[in-house]
Amino acid sequence: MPDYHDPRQNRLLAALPADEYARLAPQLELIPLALGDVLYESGIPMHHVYFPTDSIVSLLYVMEDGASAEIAMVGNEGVVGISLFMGGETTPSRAVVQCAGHAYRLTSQVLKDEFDRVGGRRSGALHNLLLRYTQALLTQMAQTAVCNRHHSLDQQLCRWLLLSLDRLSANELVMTQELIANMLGVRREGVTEAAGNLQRAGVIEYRRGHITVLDRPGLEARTCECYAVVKREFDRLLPEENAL
Amino acid sequence: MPDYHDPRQNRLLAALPADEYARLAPQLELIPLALGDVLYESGIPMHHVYFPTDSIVSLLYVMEDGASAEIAMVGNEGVVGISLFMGGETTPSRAVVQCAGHAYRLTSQVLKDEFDRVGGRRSGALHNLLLRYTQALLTQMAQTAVCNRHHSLDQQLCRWLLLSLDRLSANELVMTQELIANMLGVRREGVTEAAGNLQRAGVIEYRRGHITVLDRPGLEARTCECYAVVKREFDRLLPEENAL
DNA sequence: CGCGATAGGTGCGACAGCGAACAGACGCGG
DNA sequence: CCGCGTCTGTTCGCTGTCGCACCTATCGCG
Repeated sequence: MPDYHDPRQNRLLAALPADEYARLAPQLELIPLALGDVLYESGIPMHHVYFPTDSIVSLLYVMEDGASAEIAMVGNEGVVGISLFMGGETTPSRAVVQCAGHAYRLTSQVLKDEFDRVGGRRSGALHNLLLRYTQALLTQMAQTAVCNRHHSLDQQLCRWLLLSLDRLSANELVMTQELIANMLGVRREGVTEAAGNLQRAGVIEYRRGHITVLDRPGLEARTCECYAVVKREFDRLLPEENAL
Repeated sequence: MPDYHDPRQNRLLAALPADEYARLAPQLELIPLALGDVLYESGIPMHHVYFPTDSIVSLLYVMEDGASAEIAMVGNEGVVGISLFMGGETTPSRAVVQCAGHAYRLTSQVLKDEFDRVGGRRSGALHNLLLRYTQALLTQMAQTAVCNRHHSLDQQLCRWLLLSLDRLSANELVMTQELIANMLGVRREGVTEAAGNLQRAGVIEYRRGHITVLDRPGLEARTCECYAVVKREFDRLLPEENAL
C-alpha cells in the first residue's frame, strides 16, 4: 500500500479519458476509511459516491433479526453508491468498510451532472464505464446467490479471500474470523474450522486478525467456479487499459 | 390472461411517455414464448430485448456440474436483456421461459438508439426507466443471495410463489415441482415436502403441474422478509403510474 | 378406455452447518 | 512485563437438506 494517494489508484477513475478526468479531479475528496465505517445505511439517501483506492467496502444486507450477509464487495475496481446514478437514491443494503484504507468521493450532484453530461459525442465515458461496472457488480451478486446455494463453506471462504486479495493487490488481510463470518453469513466457528483446514494445508497462515496467503494457486484450486466467473466478468467488462 | 395483446401490458412500456412510445411501437414484435424456451444463453451475444406481458422469464445460472439456481425472475414489470444497454452484451447466465405466454421484443440496435437518444438532455424516459428497473433487479438478486443463505426451503418456496404470482396477476401457476426445484436450486423431494406442508395448511392446492393459491395472506405470513423487501423496492422504483 | 410417461410421495442414512458453552492464547495498554 | 480483553480452537447434540431408491397416482394420448 503506497503512502502517496492518487485518484487514479481507482481503476474506474484511471479509465477515464483526460478531459473527463480533468473536470472531476478538482471535485474529488480524499477520505480515510476506518474498519467498520458505514458509508451508507439501508434506505437512507446517500450524498456521495466513493471510489476506493486501498480499501474494501462490503455491501451487506442486515436482516430484521440481526443476521447479515454480504451481497458484494467493492475495492479499487469500483465505486460505492451506484443507486445514485441508477436513479433509486437508496438501496435496502448497508455499505461497511471491510478493510481500512482510503477512498475518493464525489458529491451526488457532481456525479450526476457528469453522468448525464452529453459531450459532443453521445456517450460520456463515465456513463458507459459506470454502467459496465454495474453489470459486473450484478454478476458478482448473482454469483454470490449461486454460491450461497450450492457451495461448501470451505469453498466460499476461498472465494471470499481471493476476491478480497484481488481488490487489495496484497497477500495479507487484516480481518478477524468473526468479521469474515458476518460477511459470509455463517457462524464464527465455521470459519475457524474452514480456516484451520487451509492453514493445515499450508495455504494460508494467520495470527489474531491477520491472514497471510502463502499459496494463492492453492486457494484457487480449492474454491468453486464462482470466483473465476466473477473475475472473468470483471476483466471482460472493465479492461485494465481503457480509453485513456 | 386476456386474449388480446398490447405492448402496454408490460409495465415498463406502459410507463413511457407518448412520444417515446410512439417511436418504439412500430418496432415492437410480439413473440409467443413456450415453457422452456431459452431467450439467451450464457456468454452468447443477444440480439433482442424482451418485454414480457403474460409470461415469466427466469434468469438462471447453470453450473459446470449441471446444477442450477435462479438469480432473478422477470415478468410484465420488466425486461429481459439488460446487458444490452448496460454495455456488456452478454451475461454469464441463461434466460429461460418459466411460464409460457408472450413478450414484445426490440432489436438490440433499436433499443440502444433509443436508450442513448439525447432529447436536449440525456434523460430520455426509457433511459431512466431501464436504469431504475435494473436497480430493482439488483435488489432482487441481492435478496436471492440473502435468502439462499439464511432461510428455510419452506420460506423460499413461499417467496418464490409470491414473486411469480405478482408477475402474472393470477392465482394459478402451471409449474411442476421438478421445475420449481431447478429454480430454487434444491431437490425435487424438498419441494414436494414444502409444498405438501402448504397444501395441508390449505394455503395452496395442486394437481400435476398446476398450483392454485387459495390463501395468499397465508403465503405472505409464511414467507421471509425477502419477499416484502423486493416488492417494496419494485413498487418504489417503478411507480404504477409513471410519466404517462 | 387403457397404457405409458411423467409427476408426485415416502423412507432412510449421511452430513454440513447451527447453537451454545467453554478453554486456551495472543497481544495491546497500562 | 503483567493482565485482561479479544480472538481462536474444540466439543456435542440437533436440525434441515441431500442423495438415493423405489413406489404410486395422474394425465394425456392413441
